[in-house]
Amino acid sequence: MLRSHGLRVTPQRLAVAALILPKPMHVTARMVYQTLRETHPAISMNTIYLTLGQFESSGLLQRFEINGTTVFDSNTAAHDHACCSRCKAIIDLSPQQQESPQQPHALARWHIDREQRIWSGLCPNCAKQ
Amino acid sequence: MLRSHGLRVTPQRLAVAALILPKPMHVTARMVYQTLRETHPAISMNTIYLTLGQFESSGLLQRFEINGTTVFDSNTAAHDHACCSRCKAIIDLSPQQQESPQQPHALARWHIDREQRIWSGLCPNCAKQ
DNA sequence: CTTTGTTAGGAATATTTACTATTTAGGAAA
DNA sequence: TTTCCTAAATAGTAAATATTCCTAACAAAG
Repeated sequence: MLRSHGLRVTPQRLAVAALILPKPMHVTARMVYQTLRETHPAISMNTIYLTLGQFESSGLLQRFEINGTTVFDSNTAAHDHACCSRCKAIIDLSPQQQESPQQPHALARWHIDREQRIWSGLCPNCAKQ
Repeated sequence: MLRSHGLRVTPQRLAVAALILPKPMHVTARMVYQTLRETHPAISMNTIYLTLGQFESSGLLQRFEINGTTVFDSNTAAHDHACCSRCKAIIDLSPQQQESPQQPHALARWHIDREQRIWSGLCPNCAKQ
């Protein structure tokens, strides 16, 4: 899969891919770094950032910003997110039925390639307290 | 207005308010800092961050993140944003007609207090090139 | 005048990018 | 297959940027 996207196959890339690509999940660069440190003690943040950036460019990951950091999402299908303002949990939301048919008029002459939506509030757990 | 929101009236706060509240606009903490430095040479980033944060808590500003930084928006009405991925221009989008009536089912037990949408792509100018 | 909130400034923290010498993947040649 | 070559990738360090923390001095408002 890496080769089909024009990326050389290295142990570091395989480790990153094995960690986050198999199932939909949300990770930050730091989370990837700290996890891979256990199996790859010498891996560097630089490599993590480069790898995640390349994966995004290749369409293997989606990226968005929330709570001051960049989050990478291995669910590359079009979908929205909800984030708890207290516990910071992030969940995927399947696209609505009549999703994004109407692009606003003001964007007629834009070349839009992405629409992202984030719902913020308290998750059920945090709302109880 | 500051007093009605429980904030003491200081020259710094007046300067920030006079700069960004009169008309809808998007600013970063750094932009405010650099502009106010001309008239208030001793003002500090700390004060800018505190003031913008208080204005947001008071409902005088809205906040969102894009391109790695926090942007404060003096248009506090519900609306979406579009951002050019090349020149980084940000524009406001008036809410759609049949806007946000349907909150996703998965959020039934959440207490949602905000929904934000960001469209990304090339603005007309940048698309030409 | 007094109290309490605010400010400036510097330090601390965190995220992300830049730079560079070393190493390595992968294809070409033997 | 094995060897060699080159461009790309990596680790490590430093730097740029954004944001928060801390504290002493200060000022708003009663």
